Amino acid sequence: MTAFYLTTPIYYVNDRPHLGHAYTTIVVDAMARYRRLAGDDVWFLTGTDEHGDNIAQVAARAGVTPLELADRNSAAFRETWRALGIQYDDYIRTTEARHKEVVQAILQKLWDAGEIYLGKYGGQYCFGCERFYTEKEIVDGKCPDHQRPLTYIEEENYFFKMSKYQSWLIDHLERHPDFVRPERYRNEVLGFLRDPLTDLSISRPRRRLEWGIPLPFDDKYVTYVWFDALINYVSALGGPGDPRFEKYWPHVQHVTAKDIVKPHAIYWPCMLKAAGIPLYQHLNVHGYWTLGGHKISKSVGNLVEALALKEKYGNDAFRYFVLREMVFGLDADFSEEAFVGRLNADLANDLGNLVSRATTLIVNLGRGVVPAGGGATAAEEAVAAAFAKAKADVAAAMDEFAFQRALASIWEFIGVVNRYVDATQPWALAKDAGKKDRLAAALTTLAESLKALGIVLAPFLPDAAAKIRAALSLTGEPRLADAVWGRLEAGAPVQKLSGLFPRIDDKKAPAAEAVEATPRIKIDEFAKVELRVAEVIAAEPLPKSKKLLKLTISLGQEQRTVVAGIAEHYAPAELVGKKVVIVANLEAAKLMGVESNGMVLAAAAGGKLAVLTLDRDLPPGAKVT
RNA sequence: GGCGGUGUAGCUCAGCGGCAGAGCAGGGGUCUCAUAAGCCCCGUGUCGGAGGUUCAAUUCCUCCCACCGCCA
Repeated sequence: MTAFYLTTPIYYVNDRPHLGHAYTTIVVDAMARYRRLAGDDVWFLTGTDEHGDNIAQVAARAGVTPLELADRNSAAFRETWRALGIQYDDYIRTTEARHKEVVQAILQKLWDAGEIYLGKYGGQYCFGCERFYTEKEIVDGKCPDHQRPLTYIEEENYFFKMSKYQSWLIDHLERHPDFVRPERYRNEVLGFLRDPLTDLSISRPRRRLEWGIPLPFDDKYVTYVWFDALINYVSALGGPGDPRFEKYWPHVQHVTAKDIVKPHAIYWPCMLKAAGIPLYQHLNVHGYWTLGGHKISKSVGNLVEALALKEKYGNDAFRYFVLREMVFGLDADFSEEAFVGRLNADLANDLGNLVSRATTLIVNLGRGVVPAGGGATAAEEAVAAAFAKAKADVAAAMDEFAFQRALASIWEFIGVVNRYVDATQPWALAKDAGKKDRLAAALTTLAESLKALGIVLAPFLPDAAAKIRAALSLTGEPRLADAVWGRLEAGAPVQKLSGLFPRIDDKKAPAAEAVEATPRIKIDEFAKVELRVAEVIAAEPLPKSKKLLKLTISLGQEQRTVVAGIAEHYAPAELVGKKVVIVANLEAAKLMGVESNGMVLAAAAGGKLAVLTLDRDLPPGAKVT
């Protein structure tokens, strides 16, 4: 049994979860499940990064403490992972005491060892933003935010002596070609290292930034960004000396998107080396998702849209799509059209249909139980051999984080089994009393194949794989070691399993509607829409209408009647007292004889509907901008 | 501006010195166990352009064009 320690980056709580975060986390989840399936001892860590300027500023604007903001957004990530069925072992937050302790211990160790020094940092500073700007951010010598002249100031900060590790790091990358992979990112790192490496500024004075971990040797400063964030990988295991750390750290692999390669591939190894901690095994880097060709992995909306597809087509289909469609390391495009294409071609036609036809054959021709033996001929042996090959190919692909290749290998095997059914024609064998042995051999092969799929698919399609195993009366946790021929119990009941992945009729699925971006508009176009907070005073159904409710709303000074098409989703009583958002300057319209002066905003997806409300109280009439 | 990558069938991509490949989409056929699914058959594409090395180049070299990434 090998130990494995797999990490996602800790996500910055300034942001809400988006499709990029979801992909990273699904990748690690699939890998963790695969390793557990293979019998390895896995520790899967994710979490949130919660300190820094940005959080402090956003929290101040929102009128909450930084920790309140962090609590709220950290919970949003947790909730997303719950919805996606992510099985992590630990969830670390950089605001936790266990993290701060390890960060301070490492800082102290480096300070004592002379790896950190107090130096001067000078730059163009904006007193409005309370931050430095780099040359390329400066517009006409002024702060891009405040349009105010900048001041050159110098301040003292602590620096980590990173520069001294440059040649050591180049050497390490050359000795370990897959330290950073895929290769394109290793080349980028080596390219970066052709220029001199500078020392790393690791502190900010507390008079400018209070929201961080104080330096143990100078509490006038807090540590800045990477010395806080990267150390989570160590602190989550309790730090050097902790039994959990000693067990898992030697087998650590990080996974990240390409935007933070530099901190992970350069700062982090240098930090580890300086702290006397062994380096990680591999940094696995993936690309960005685009949406309809546009780079919007930073945008928040895309996960909402992507999750709508998960709701619509299922979690397994969602996992399959992202793992199969993206060549690990490269960018890929997310669209409902591509999603439905994969779902129909791979999941419905190939896998779902195979499961359906095979279970039906066993139930109808084999009296609903796993048959006993039957002599295997070359045809049966070829199927078993094809699986052995697929299993080995999956193992090789997973070693390299090549999820797309792992899945392609399994689908090659599915093709073999589909062809085996056609070639063997069990329904014809059943009509010939002299071919009972051949029929038994065929049905056994099908049962063995389904069992193999029910195991090897488990990391990628956890729900579907469980259904396949259940159809064969297989109980207990799946184990890769059991995915071999000859261990099925003859006589075990088999159930028909159809509709595992129903085909999507493309004509009914409006092409990419859910994810296609509408044309961008100018802010003044949006400004034409007057949105206001309204309190629902009264609500009653409109006679003879299934969908419409007549609402009396208050805008503070004025009351109005608004007709809303939400009767199928809300009972009148549950709306009264709610603060909703309406379009206040909509032309009046008569609906079922009632004049409506405004429109209640609601979001709809996958047949569900939710009225927009406020997550904090404001008086009716408040303008929405 | 420097470094690097990519450009191959309608789409996504593999191949990387010896007669151009896969999946999807599309067309035709066929079976009936199955989810109008499966299976079989069907691809002459200036392998971005030009030049060079070679008996032979999509594959190596040079230049050019386009797109992308990293760095500045």
